[in-house]
Formats: sequence, C-alpha cells, structure tokens
Amino acid sequence: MVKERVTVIDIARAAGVSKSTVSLVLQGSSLVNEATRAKVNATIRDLGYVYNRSAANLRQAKSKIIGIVVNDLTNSFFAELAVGVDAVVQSAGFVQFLANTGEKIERQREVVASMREHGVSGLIVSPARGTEAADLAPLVASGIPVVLVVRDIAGAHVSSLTSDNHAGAMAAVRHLIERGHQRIAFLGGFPDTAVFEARMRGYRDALIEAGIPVSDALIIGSAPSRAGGVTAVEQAMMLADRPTAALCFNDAVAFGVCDGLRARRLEPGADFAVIGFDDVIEAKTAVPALTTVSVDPQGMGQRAAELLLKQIKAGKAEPEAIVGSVRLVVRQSCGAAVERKREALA
Amino acid sequence: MVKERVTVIDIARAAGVSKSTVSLVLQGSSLVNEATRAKVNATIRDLGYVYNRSAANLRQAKSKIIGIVVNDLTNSFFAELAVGVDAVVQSAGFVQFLANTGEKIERQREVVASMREHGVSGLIVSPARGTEAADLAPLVASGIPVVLVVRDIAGAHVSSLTSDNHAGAMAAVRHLIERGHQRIAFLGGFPDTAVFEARMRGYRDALIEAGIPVSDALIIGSAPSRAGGVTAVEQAMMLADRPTAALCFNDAVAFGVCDGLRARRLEPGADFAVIGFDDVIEAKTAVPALTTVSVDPQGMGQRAAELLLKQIKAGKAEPEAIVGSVRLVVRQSCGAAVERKREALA
DNA sequence: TTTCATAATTGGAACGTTCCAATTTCGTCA
DNA sequence: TGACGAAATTGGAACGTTCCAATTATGAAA
Repeated sequence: MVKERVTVIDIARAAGVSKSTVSLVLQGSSLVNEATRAKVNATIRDLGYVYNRSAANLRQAKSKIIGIVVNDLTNSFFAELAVGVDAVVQSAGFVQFLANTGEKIERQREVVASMREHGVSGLIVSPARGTEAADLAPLVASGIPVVLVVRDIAGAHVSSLTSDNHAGAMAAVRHLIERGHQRIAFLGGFPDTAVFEARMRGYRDALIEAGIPVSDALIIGSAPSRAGGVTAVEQAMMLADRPTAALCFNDAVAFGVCDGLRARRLEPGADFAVIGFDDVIEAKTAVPALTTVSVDPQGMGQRAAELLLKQIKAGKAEPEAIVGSVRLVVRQSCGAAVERKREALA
Repeated sequence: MVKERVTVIDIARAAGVSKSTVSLVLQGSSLVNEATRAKVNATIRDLGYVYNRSAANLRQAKSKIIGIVVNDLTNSFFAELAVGVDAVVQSAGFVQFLANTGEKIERQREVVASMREHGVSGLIVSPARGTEAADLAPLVASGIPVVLVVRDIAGAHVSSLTSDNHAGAMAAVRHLIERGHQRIAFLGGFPDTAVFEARMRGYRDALIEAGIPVSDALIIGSAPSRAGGVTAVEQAMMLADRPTAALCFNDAVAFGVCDGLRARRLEPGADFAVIGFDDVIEAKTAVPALTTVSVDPQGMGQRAAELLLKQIKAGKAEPEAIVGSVRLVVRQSCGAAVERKREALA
C-alpha cells in the first residue's frame, strides 16, 4: 500500500504539459487556458495527487498555518475560543495548529518554538500564568504577528484582545447592590493574575461607590475551576458574618459555588445570589440559569483571528490593544427571577 | 524587524564548519566531536537560528506531526481526549495538529485533506456523524496510519479504539434495578449513531435480563448536550407513567437532566436517579456528584496516541480494534448516598 | 503574407535541509 | 616513521514546489 509519491512532475508528464503549468493550475492562476486547466485537474484526480505543502513553504516562506496556544483546553472557555478562531482562520484558507500548555511556561516555550519551526505565519496566544514579556521577546523580534488574548502582558510589544474585566465586575456588583445585597463576596481565581486583579478591582470599586466597606475576608481565591468554586464557597460560609451573594471569578467557579451551596441545602438564586463571568454556553441552560458577565468566547476567538489575519496581510505588525466590551446578562442565579415571581404574586 | 532568515549555511560559515556538520549537530548525531558540537550550538544561539521543518520534511518525507480531528471540541469529553493525546504525542517529540469538525462531514474532508498536505505521519480521528468507510478510503490507501477513536466505522480498514458501551450501559442499568427501580428511561443522544445504538442495546438487555418490559416511550433521543438533556427529561416527565430513574447518553446530557429535574422541583439523587456516561472531570465535583460509566477520556486519548505511535514506528498499519473496558463509578446522583444516609439513621 | 500585441506555456534556478559517498584527521601500533 | 582503522568532517546531489525570464502559440490588424 505504500505508494510512490505522486509529484507535480508526474502530473505534468501524464497531462502532457510542463510542471510550471501544473503549478499555475494549482494556484488557480488566470494565466492558464481553460481546456488545459480541466485536463490537468482531471489528471490530478486520476493519479490521486497530494499537494506537498512542505515543498511549497520552502520555496515561498509563508505558510498558511496559524498557531493558537491556550493555557487550559479543558476549560470550556478556551475550547470555545479555539472554535471561534478556527472558524475564521479556516474560511480564510488557513489551517490551525492548536496546542495546550496546561499553564506550564516550559511547555509553552516548547510549543511556541515548534510552531516557529513549522513556519506559522501568525500566532494567537492565551499565555500561561506567569508569562513575562521576555518570554515573548524572541518571537516578537522575528517579526511574526502575535495576538495575545484574554491575558495581556505588560511590555510585550504585541497586539492584545482582552475584555473589560473591570467594567464587567462593576456592573455585576452594582446589580447585586441594587437587589439589596450588602455582604457580597468575590470568589475564586488565582490572585496573581492580571485578570483576577482587574475583576477584583471592579468589585471593590463598585462597593466603594455604594459606600459599602470592603472586607478582605470576603475575597477568597481558588483554582478557577468548578472544584475551586466548591471550596471557595465553603470557606465563605464559615465566616461569622456570611455573605448573601457572590461575584465569581468565572463561570466554572460559579457552577462550583452553586454546587457548594446546594451541598449546604441552600438554593442558588433563591437563598444566595451568584453571578459568574464569561458566559460559557452552559450558562444559559444550567438550572438556575447563570447570571453572568458575557465575554462571548467564540466571538472573542473570531475577533482575535480577524485581527491576526489583518496583521498578516498588512505585513507589518502595528500593535494595537483592543479591550472588548462586556455586558451583564441577567438570568436566574442572582435571584432576579425569584424576585419577579414575588412581585407578580403581590 | 523583518530579518533575513538564518540558515544552516550561515551557522556553518560562522562556526567554521560545513553545513553537513551543522546538520549532524541538529540531529544530535554521535558522530560529531564534543568540542565542535558545543561551538555549533553556541553559534546557533548567537545567531538566533530557527530550524526550518519544511525543508527537512521535504527531504526526508516524514514529519513529526500527528493530526487529531474531533467532532465537537466544545464537548469537554473531546477536549480532554485531545489533551490526553497531546501529552503522549508531545513527549514522543511529535507535535499535534488539532482540528474541529463540528460534526460536519464536509469540514472533516477539508481538514483531513489539509493534514495530508502538511504531511502528517499519522491521524487520530473521532469521526463526524455519518462518516462512511468510503470517506476514509483515500486516506487509508495512502498508507498513513489512522486510529479511529470513540466511534468505529464498519468496513474502514483501520485501527480503532472504542469503549465497551454495551457492557457499561448494562452495568448502569443493573445497578438501577438493584436499587429497586422499574421505570427506567434512556435519555439523550442521536439515535443514528453507533455509540447510541450500543448503549441503548446495553440498556435494553439489562432490562430484559431482569424481566422488565422495554417501552420505546422511555427511550428519548436528543442532542448529546446539556440543553438536550433538559428537553429529554421534560419529555420523559410528561409521560403518563413517569420513570423514576434514567441512564443518560453521556455526562453532558446527565447534567442537563439534573437541571431539568430541579426546574420541576425534583432533587436528582433523592427524587430521581440519574446515571451518566463518560466520567468527565466535572462529574466528580458536581452536586450531586454524578454516578457515571467511566470512560476516562484523557486515558483514552493517551492510549490512542500510543497505538498510533506504535503503528508509525512499525511502518505498516496492521489494523487492530481495541475496545476499552469501562466501569461504573457510583456517586450520589443515583441515590446511593441518600440511601446510605437513611440506613445510617435507621 | 507580415507584424505585433497578447495569451499560454516552459525550462531552469532557487528554497533549506538531509543523505550519501568520499575525504581528512587522529591516535595507535608495529 | 609508516600504516591503518576509527572518528570526524565534508561537498554535492537530492526532495517538490514556485518564481522568473524567456519562448512559443494565437489572433487581429496592416
């Protein structure tokens, strides 16, 4: 079954033209006669020719591959992000090289190096925790367009696409305050990340704005996962002066918080208000449906891809920092529905 | 910023050796003198040389890339599968090309073609719904090792790694029967897939074995997602003779079923027994923790990768069909914990 | 028919690596 | 000192494509 490779020369011979003509056909050039094109295409099909992109890349030094590296593929936020990127990238005739770093800097280094070796023409990176500008320096110096998503890195001289974490968190907390909550916790997330920092600042600022004292005891970090949410809410409920509501670092944490509440026979939404962050697809269908700050991961992936493609096309990478707007989508987990029901009864 | 490419020849010149020697160093050959190696490596670092894999692939026609194509990356089962593959593949010095088909055959065709053009040395495929043996024929004919995961395809002459869906479903339903359930539903999944077919057969066989009549009304298909689970359980609860337990097509459906139950003020585990399938990471931390048939997606990805690497190394693809064993992990959603608590009180 | 522009086609030289066969260098032993 | 095997190094020919400059075919105008 191991056949000899069919090359452009074999096609040329079989079709009675030169290899140059075959190459022209392959590239869809308008220079070639319609009849010739048809004949060549037929031969290509007949011989089962497979285009050799390595050879093409070697000659023309631009590859139609774009790389995307994410820090945690098992988090559906990033999976959706990747899907968004893929959609755009692929309809532009590029193909996606996806790698998962699992938050490990070392792995990230390897993966980025490997992508460079394969000649990617651009890179979308959601950097692993603790990535520094220096880590990206050689990449940037090589002139390959890079778009940072989700997490920005100070001093890296590349484009970035983040979301307005501060405004989102403020909106969420304001909403909670409007509903009458005073003891509001901030649950989950690694405190040493810029995203945590921004969301937490938004949380504090909203409290300050409303004249509510900020208590550090109510800010409880954890892994940004469902399991992390469970432990964070457990810790929160051991406090002497328990919170009645929480803004969570992300949706995964929020789901965990709901789980943890139920484990203590508290119904999220009715007995305790929960707001998430990201608006993962599941947020809509969960019960209670999750009130959350919508970041739209797929849309973000698409925008990142478009930004990157633009830079690739332009040739030079003029760094721009886009911060996407964000909106609070009110569903049930913050108690809005319950209250509405009460109002209807009154 | 756009530099001239540094090549092996530049290195050779700068280090005062020949390009062949540099190539030898690059490949870690033992033929080269230690001092020379050090000098060359230093030069490589100094000049910021980046290896050009396209050129290498062109010459040696084997690529160190393995491709993985999945049908739905937003389903965490497949995301975890990909992570499992990545771990193995990467430690073998390969790099992973991941593509998502979103269950679209056409997209799958494109993606596979693109991977061939890039010269992948093997492919792990979780085929899109409706994929036929004929779709894979050209790929197989080309002699590239292929491993099918999750879904097998009859007549495709390639290796496959599936799980024992029939046995898993039987074990789950037997467990439900032991707990005293008689009206047991099978919820979710697309009925036209082989996986659905196998799980559903296991469900039926367990009922028959116990002398419980099988009712088609209790077998309710849906999208294999959380949202699908919600609609499926809604439909089930409209039946005149309601079920008291359900085996779900997968964990995503099972979570949806829990959501749907709660929407009707029914507590999963206590009021209605739910069993999932797959054992996604979330299953453990959810509340109630999900009783489920463990398929271990990451492990599956690893095994698939190992199988593929073995075939790549062996050179020829001797197709083998592995069906992984599967075990029921009993947690809370099937009511086991509740019952145990009652027993303790008695 | 010749002439010329335009449309099609073409051979050969790259691209950056690996591999092969050949050569040089080195150390050891007679 | 010379000879010899092993160790280390080397030049050149691939690999399959694209690009360039050059050539040939076509058809319209003179």
